Amino acid sequence: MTPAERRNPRAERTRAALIAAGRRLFCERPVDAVTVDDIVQAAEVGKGSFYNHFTDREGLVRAISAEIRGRIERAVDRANAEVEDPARRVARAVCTYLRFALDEPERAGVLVRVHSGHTSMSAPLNRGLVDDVSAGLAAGRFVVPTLEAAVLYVLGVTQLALVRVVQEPTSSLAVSLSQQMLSLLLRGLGLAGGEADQIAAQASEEIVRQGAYAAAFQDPSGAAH
Amino acid sequence: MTPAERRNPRAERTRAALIAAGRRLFCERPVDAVTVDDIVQAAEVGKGSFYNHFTDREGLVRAISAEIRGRIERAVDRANAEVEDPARRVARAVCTYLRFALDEPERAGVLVRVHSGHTSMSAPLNRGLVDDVSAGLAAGRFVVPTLEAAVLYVLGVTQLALVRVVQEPTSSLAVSLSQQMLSLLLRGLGLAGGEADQIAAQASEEIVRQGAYAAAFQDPSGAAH
DNA sequence: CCGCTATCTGACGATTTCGTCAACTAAAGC
DNA sequence: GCTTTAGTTGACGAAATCGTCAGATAGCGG
Repeated sequence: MTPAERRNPRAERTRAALIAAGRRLFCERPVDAVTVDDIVQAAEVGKGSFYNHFTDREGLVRAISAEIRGRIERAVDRANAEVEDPARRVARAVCTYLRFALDEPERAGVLVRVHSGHTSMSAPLNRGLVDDVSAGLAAGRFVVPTLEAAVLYVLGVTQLALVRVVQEPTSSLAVSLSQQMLSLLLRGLGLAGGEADQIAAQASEEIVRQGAYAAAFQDPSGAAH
Repeated sequence: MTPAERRNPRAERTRAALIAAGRRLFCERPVDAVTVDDIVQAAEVGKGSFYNHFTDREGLVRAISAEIRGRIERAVDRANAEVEDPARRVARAVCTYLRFALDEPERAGVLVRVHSGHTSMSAPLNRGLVDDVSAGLAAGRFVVPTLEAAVLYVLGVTQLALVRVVQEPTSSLAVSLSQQMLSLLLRGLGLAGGEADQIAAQASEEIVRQGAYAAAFQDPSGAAH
């Protein structure tokens, strides 16, 4: 039984309202600029209720952050479920991130703000990335100096692309950015220019077909909506 | 006459103490977690003095941030003063950043923390980078889809490398990181693998010779020390 | 040595934010 | 309908932080 079911439905509604309000506020200004009073007012619940569900504001931030990271992780897993080629997996992971910024700008905004962005943004992408880059190395598709450098390299490019899309969340920007930055990225990993361009174009075209990645964000496994 | 000279020396000492204390504190924890009382206590000056020099805490942050960005800009300019080749200029700019993290970990730490890192970190590197990438395109050395994508790409890689070195500021890490990530980066920009490796190795070897870049941070032009 | 100006000082009132608690309410079981 | 348990509420005291101001001080010009 999931956490959602083992709670009193009333408590669950309150908790969800607090999380939704927190997400809205943390997206529009820095975490430290949001007070507990702001949150309970936006959620339309009493202040005491806040402390029933979270020990303090950090607790809420952690809960929101964990939910977001879980969603991205699942989305990347699903987008890559049947893809074997490491280069295509990396490309799809990057595109999933950018699609995420379009489909869920509020969550992406929180991700960019929380904890200087860096660690919390890296974590979910980093998870599968190490495996994919290792596989690419083993398969001889990637020619990179070290695993750590290659992973940092992909993370760096992806993070800045995400930040850019969060700042200006238009579909055309995400498509062109993902295509162009992916192409640079894949060439850096050792793919020939032609192949890099081709994979980048393929992956980023899928971004424009909302259905392809939107499905990956749908969430049958009982996380908050 | 510079700002330093047109002030009463006593006032200048106070101001410098406040800036130094702020830098120390902003480096070790988030800006919002540092109070004005913390700062004046660390600087060993009265609280009223703080408000003689800055309108509020943000004013101090702005002053510190501007000083840091100025230092990096000048350092990059100096490191690239006699270098013409766009690929080598980009490589040296990246290396200057990493050397900066080693030579001035406190300032680099502030840079990473202030304003989610992104904009304030990008600005100084971004300045010359647009020109260098444009030049590289014009000279046929770079093969990139668009200028914006290429600049974001370089910024993304550099930022994450800087963050990594700030987290663990050892010379060997910076050298290996800069060499490896630079190699990936240059290949992404269209250079052949052999040439990318060669330029990366050259630029990053200069990092280990402290003198080469340390000189670039020395500051004859009268900014705060 | 005197006075004048620029600067420094730290105690203070105002304001904000926090986390608690005793009273209140809703829903489930008997 | 009564009891019990879980959950909610908002007023409240404690604590932190802010920015100010009247008085103290330093150092310079004369």
